[in-house]
Amino acid sequence: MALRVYNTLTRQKEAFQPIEPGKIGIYACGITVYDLCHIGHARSAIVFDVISKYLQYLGFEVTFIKNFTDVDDKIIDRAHAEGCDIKGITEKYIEAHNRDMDALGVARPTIAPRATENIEGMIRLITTLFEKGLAYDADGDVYYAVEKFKGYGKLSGRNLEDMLAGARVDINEKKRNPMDFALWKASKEGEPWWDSPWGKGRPGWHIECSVMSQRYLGDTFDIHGGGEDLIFPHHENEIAQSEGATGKPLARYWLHNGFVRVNSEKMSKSLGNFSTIQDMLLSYHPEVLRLFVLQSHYRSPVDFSEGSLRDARTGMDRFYTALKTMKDTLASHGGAINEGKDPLTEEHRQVFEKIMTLPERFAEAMEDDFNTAKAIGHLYDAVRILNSFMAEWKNKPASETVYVLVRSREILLRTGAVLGLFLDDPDHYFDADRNREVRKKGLNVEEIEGLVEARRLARAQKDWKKADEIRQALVEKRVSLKDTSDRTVWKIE
RNA sequence: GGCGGCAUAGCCAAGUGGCUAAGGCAACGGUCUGCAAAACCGUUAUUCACCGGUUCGAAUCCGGUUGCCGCCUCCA
Repeated sequence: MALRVYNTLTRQKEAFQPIEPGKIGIYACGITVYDLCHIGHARSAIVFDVISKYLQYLGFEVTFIKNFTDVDDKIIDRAHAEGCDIKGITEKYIEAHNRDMDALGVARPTIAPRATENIEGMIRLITTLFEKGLAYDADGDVYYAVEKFKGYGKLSGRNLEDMLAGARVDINEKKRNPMDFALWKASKEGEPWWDSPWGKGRPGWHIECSVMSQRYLGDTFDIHGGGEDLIFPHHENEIAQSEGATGKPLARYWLHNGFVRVNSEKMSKSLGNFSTIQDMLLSYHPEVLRLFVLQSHYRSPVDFSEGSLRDARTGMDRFYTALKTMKDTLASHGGAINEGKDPLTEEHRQVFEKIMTLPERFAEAMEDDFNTAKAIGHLYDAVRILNSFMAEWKNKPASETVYVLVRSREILLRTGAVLGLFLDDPDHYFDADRNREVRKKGLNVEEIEGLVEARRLARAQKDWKKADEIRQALVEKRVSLKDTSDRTVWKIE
């Protein structure tokens, strides 16, 4: 294994070495729970899910921590707007988030801690920062004195002078340096608060991650991840807090995923150009979303559009068509597996050997900074080889054929599973896809099936003209037909 | 203004010094099919935004130009 990862801290790919052999700790910044998750959140979640799954596939025991920020200005605003307390908001959106992630096939983290469950730890950490001379109290607000931390700016690649030059920070007379950031905020009227040595208040945004990562993963852990917008200020500030307190590096490798864009602009709440995961799942199979995300490298920006999702759907259909053909071929030949006792024919052996190289090529792509796009290219290669093989052999049952298909399918499914793909049953995949499309386009299933049956009768009587007219009528409803030896299946384009 | 990233075929997208520039979508031709669809076979970038440089050799390294994007404020 020669895993190499791009480390934002050093701006280059590095050989990956876990701190403790066989074990890996990952901390990924979660979301602030005040609204539904959109495709951008989905990308980040899918990327780190795949990283975690791949590391487990390599045999590592992975501890994956992803937090919920459940106290913050936006949550408070939302609670005021809806006339409830913050828990009324956070519970609702944590639940929605979990539903979305489950639907996307994103594994639940080992632990999903919440900021509000870690207030004591934050107070302890802030106290330590006071002791180190890195924090100061200003009328109940507590700030971090960035000038006192010599490494400030090392992650984002800038220094304090650069930051001040273009600073767009609020003028705040309480701060000694405009770049100082809040560790603790005095609560205003109507805001949630906790008691602290500095009065009633609530935590600043960054302190929670320093506390929770240390609590569950220790002073120094392997991988810290998040969207690239978190590099500054959030992750920079986490480093200042954690390393300022412990004197040890916070994380060995910093991984950041690129954004989802819409018309070349960042997808975000503030621009209002977002699509929620919930909405997308009404129109597409979750694995289509995963394929869409994983077809680009995780650090590149990816442009979201209806067209690019349709393309991903077509690609996913290609995979499931192959899996369906394999399933049907095996079902029709049930049982007779040649367990390698009889020698394979030359053609069988050649196909089998090509498929056997898939895990190796897959690993080669993945260990180069998780190159899922390349890995998917290898999956398509395997599918083409298998389709070709089946086209040649499916009507000539042979125990070697069954053997090759059974083993090949295992390999395909095992590698696909690392990406969270091919987990559905092919028949279920196509049924669900058809149901989604029918609902979306408001089509009438009985009417379609009636036409399909009418065409079947016409074909049985070799009335090709009538059969083609019916098919043309269906095509106008975007229904496409596929005649197999015993029946006709239809799908929506 | 400061810092950083990107530019590869009609579209999406791998590739970061050296075999014929992955793969997907789309298109076209062929096989199969009553005809289609799916599948398979074949075709589609002598060229990697542009200009210059380094090198025996560059899409890949260096300098410049143009265009796009991100961060510097909450943000995955």
